[in-house]
Amino acid sequence: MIMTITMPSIRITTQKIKILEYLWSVNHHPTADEIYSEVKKDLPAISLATVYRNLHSLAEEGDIQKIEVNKEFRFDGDISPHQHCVCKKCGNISEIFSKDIARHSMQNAETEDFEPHSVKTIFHGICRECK
Amino acid sequence: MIMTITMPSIRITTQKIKILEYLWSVNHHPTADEIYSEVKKDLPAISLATVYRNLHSLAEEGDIQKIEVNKEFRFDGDISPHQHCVCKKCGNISEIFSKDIARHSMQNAETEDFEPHSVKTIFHGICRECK
DNA sequence: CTTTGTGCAAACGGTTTGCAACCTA
DNA sequence: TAGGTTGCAAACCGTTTGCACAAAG
Repeated sequence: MIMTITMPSIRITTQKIKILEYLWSVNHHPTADEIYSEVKKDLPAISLATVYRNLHSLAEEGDIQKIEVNKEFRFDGDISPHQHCVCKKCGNISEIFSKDIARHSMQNAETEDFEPHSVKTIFHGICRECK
Repeated sequence: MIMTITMPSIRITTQKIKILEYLWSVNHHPTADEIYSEVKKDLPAISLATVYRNLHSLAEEGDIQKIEVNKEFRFDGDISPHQHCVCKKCGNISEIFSKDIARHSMQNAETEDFEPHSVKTIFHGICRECK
């Protein structure tokens, strides 16, 4: 008896490529809806559901980062470890690229009760423009 | 001409008190819905909307903490600075009380582009029971 | 040719809101 | 008694899902 193990292969589609390219081209943290309307300019037939499905799988694969702010997901094409700064006034999200913060937090989080795999550090405050 | 400045006064209601007491009595991080059904045992007529409104104002006043995990808010009666650990498997939330993590993060976050007021540090990993 | 991904539209689920009645201060 | 608060039900809105068709490998 021959047993074949088939692994669920992931396909590369035009939609997924366009979404990724858009996220790479941009220097802020768009919502799914914003990604949808931008990619729609190139791919008029694309649906919101497809955008969501791709964003989900891309995040699962670790190709993009998913940030949750105010009941809404935002997406980041930059997967290097960094922290986010949310402005209380305008809602804008900027970044801090500190290896120290992540490392220090992780080191101090290790206990016998919990095994940390990753940290998310989000600062709330006021951005330069709103100050 | 006499000008009177009326400040919007906040009232203390039975509902608000019960919600606060429940949050203080509990050592986990309930959802609005869980708070609702618990408080409902004492106050059968209370509505979910009231729970949400009170949780919102309590969080605004700084009397409780609001944590956002998986598109859902969770509430914490403990307002001392601490970090949260979310288990990837069971979804349970535990805590770490490290003054160091918050302090170190804040110190490293200060730039000319952003003025941090608070940090939220969330670890994702595996809890003791799921290990 | 098989199997994963897509578009559409309807469903979902946590949260918010409008409004009249109610209750604090 | 004034105006903040409540209960109810309906609206909201970002996200997910079922299904038949399209397209990638």
